[in-house]
Amino acid sequence: METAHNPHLNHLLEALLKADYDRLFPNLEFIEMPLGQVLCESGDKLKHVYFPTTSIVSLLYVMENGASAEIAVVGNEGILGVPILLGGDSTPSRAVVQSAGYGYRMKALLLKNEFNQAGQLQRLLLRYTQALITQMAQTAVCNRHHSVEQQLCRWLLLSIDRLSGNELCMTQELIANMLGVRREGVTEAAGALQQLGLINYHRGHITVLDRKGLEAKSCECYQVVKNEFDRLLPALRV
Amino acid sequence: METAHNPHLNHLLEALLKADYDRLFPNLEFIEMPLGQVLCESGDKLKHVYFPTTSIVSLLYVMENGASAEIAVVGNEGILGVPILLGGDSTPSRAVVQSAGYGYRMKALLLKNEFNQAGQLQRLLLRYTQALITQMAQTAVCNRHHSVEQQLCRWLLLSIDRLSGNELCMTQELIANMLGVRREGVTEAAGALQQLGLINYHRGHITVLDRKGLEAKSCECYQVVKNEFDRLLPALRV
DNA sequence: CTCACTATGCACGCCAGCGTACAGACTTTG
DNA sequence: CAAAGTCTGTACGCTGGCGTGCATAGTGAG
Repeated sequence: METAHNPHLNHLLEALLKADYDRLFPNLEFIEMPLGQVLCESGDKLKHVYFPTTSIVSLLYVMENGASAEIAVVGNEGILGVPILLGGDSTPSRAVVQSAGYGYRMKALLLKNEFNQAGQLQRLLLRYTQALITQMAQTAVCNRHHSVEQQLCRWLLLSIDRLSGNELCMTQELIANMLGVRREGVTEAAGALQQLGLINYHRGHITVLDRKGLEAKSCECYQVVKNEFDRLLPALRV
Repeated sequence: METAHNPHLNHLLEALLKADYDRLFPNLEFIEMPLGQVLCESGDKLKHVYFPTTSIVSLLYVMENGASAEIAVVGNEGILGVPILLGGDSTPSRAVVQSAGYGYRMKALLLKNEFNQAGQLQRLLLRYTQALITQMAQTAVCNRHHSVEQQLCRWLLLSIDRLSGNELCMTQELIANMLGVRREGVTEAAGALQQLGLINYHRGHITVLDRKGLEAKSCECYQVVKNEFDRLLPALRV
């Protein structure tokens, strides 16, 4: 999908008008985002918004009994902090760095002010919001109807789309938390995919060998989400 | 929750500034919304937005194989047509009248123009959008982790919150489609709830007898969604 | 009153995914 | 190089929900 992996590239920022980008740029802080970092706890007021570049952030719900489920994922195509824009400031979900890397952050209030100018920046971010909604809705459907193996395929595809290479650093335990299933379920599904030569798995390093094959094994949910992102945000296509 | 059941009441409209409301009012068309009416097919461009008053509208995803799942529900607390505001115009979901009643509709473009004025109306609708997002996210989690019986409780509570009385007209078959489960699963769960004296079920007429009891049987998802609606849209509290 | 229809109830076998327990393989640390 | 820790693989019984097929009971039309 992408070509060279520019560690400073966030597609949403790139899609801004030059004037907007230039005004925002001095307020952007380039930061490291280590694996497992919690950017936002459930119910917390966000102080910053984040534009991942080489990192991936998961939005997850953690339930009273400790069970969890990922509801959406944000990478270099998006922004973390939509609730700021919508006016609620917080959400009941937690934001965790799922794949270590870098990104920009800026003060939430600054972006909120820009957003309230109701210009191209607002329109862009609202379209991104709709894409995010699609992802959540599709996750709901997928959770209801599809097997662990199908969901794993969807998840792998969504993840590598947001990275440059075809490799992910991620233990099966972590993936299980994201999908809200048992670790053993992931082991089994990943084993099957490896058997088929679609992926290579070794102690926290997954390499996707056959992207097309994965897409074929995946449920329709991946394509639906991808198509909506492409439709809503054509500017982001590389 | 509500007192008298005013068939012309939509809380979101009521929460508008008087000036905004007066400007919108002449463009509102009061319409009947019969059970099963499809207000919007997956991928269609919405021509109108809808403000239900006594009706309830389901947002559902229908999959390639025909299986379906509800991702959110809109009643007199909300609006159908968020994608118009966000700029995507359509979504991959279908909108179906789940409980017959009445509502207002207006030309989508008119509301879009009002929205783009970036005033109180926009802020209100964006907060509603966030509440809707919360509902979708919670549905995703609920689909993953909770039993049919728990989900039925959540669904019943969300539905009667959007109506005046404690009665719903809804066959088990329809509920099963909403929840994305087998009809027999609903039969079983509803039977159990009836056994406990929480509801009364008779050929498409459900009466909630013990609201507190239902809340106790329900998963946490109902309260999370309700709390977020109350937090984000305090103006809507009756 | 009868017939067709619709809504609900019930029973059976089946399977995906869960909970649990444990073993082996690889990695890091001292 | 040994020990401790981490990650992955395997096994087993259990259960919730599925698919299927069919029986009963209300309901409405003629």
